[in-house]
Amino acid sequence: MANSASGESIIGRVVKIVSAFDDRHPAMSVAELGRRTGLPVTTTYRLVNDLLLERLLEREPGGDIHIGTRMWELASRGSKMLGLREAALPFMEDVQAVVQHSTTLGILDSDEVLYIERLGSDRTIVDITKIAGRLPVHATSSGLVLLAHSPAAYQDAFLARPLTKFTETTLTEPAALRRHLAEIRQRGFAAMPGVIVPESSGIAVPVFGPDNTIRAALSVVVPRNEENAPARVPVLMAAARGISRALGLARRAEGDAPAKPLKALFAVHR
Amino acid sequence: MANSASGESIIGRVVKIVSAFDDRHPAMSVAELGRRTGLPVTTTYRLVNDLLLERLLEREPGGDIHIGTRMWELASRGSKMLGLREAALPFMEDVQAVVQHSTTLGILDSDEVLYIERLGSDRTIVDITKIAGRLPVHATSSGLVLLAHSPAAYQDAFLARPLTKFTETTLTEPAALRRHLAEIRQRGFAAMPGVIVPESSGIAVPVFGPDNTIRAALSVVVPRNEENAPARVPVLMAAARGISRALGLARRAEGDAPAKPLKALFAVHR
DNA sequence: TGTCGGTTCCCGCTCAATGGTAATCCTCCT
DNA sequence: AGGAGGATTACCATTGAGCGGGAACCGACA
Repeated sequence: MANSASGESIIGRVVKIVSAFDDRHPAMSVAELGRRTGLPVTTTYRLVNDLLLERLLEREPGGDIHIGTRMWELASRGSKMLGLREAALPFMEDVQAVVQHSTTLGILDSDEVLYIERLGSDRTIVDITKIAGRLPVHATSSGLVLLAHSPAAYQDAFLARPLTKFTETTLTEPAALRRHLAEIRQRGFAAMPGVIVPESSGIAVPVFGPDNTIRAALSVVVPRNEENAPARVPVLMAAARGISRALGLARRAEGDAPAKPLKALFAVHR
Repeated sequence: MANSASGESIIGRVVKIVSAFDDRHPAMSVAELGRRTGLPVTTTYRLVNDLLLERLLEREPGGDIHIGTRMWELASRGSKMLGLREAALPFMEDVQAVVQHSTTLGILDSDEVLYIERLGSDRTIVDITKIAGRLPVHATSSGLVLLAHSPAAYQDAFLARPLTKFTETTLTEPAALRRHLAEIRQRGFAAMPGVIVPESSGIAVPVFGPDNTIRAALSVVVPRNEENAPARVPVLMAAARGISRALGLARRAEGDAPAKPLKALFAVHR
């Protein structure tokens, strides 16, 4: 579906263009955009112009292009992300205030962890999570929690793929991972000695929705050598329950089906 | 630029489709989407399919369509919105904790106020602001603050247009508005008795960037009958200065030009 | 003055996008 | 069961929007 020589559709090319921007490259010239996307020069200019007209991109005084306000607005307005984020934010603040290290909220998307909110702190050591950033599932505490509570079919499919070993401690063999996931379900949390950045380690707990399926993972990043890391867990769990409750209330307020009681929330399922 | 009978480009139609979703309609069938956008049925199905392939839209179990996670991710990743929001959030939390009513952060976009962050509260009375929501400039305290510190040329253009009168107290005549804007610049804040919702009223202060141009408006919504509304102003101003400083630091950290001192920050300019 | 990179303009080719019609698949309702 | 009404998929002839190479233009820098 495309007029293009390369066989891409317009939409695909637009995605390419928008994808060229990230926190490291928030603005660039059209020519550079063309280079980064690999699109023909003329085509890049034409598409960028169309996107400028719709205000999905914006041109700044210098001539450089950056993602437009409209794009953010459209993406946010109808997104379910906002609901989850808004429900979670107050609880995340509480956690952040107590733990004093950065607190993140992540979801499972395209076999990766996508962080949708993050509260940093000055004390935060090394923490590579960014809002709208991605990290591998099997190498993060958030990812393991999300995976542990996902449907069996999904887990099987995930574990069937080869996994990259980031450090010595990264689990990559299906059997070992399965055992670890079971442990996570039993304990109710995942603790990961910094897999990507060795100095820090993460602790994550699951956040369930009104239908008792997993929605997100709430996690904190603490220094690795900290001895009382498990002491953080109760705070996280309490916060996670709070978020679940808030999600239920939000749904009920919309005149939706009444939320089920949260009794069996932390029960092991699968 | 369009193959379509109506003369729209694909991109324009995609925007139409995405725009059909809002917090009141977060998901719908493709047929309904076609009706809401006014696009031909077949075309709607084809475009939606393309968008599903790119994961800009997602299909939920029931078959309904909603905005995809990818859309939010792409829009957020390269957006300057995140920087502003992240710099502002801690200060907004402080304000929210003290004032006990909902705190919002808005920017000027397409001659309207676009709210990019909002911290609500249970005590919050009536507050129609929503994240990614829009309100008219001349009828909100945020809008007036933003307008008051905008370039003269922009103000002139804005005031040249006819303005809708929402209630008795809405200022719509250019002369009166100009006087009001001057007052806002002098006082350093804008106070608006609820123009759209009569029971509440808003107080807003400007947030400046490192280059001393206005970036956003920080505001709170308080009950209208509250006598000590102006007492909220100092808290807001302090927070706004904090945000400005955070913005400057963020830029400097990127190895950018060093930020100017914030001395003349609240000076009247124009 | 000349070079170089970014940007705009021009233009003929062509196939992707279009959108009507019709068939199919649902889910309710009778 | 039957069938009415809506949503979704399948089919297909038509055509102009999208394509992209090339050249001209512009502005910065040496």
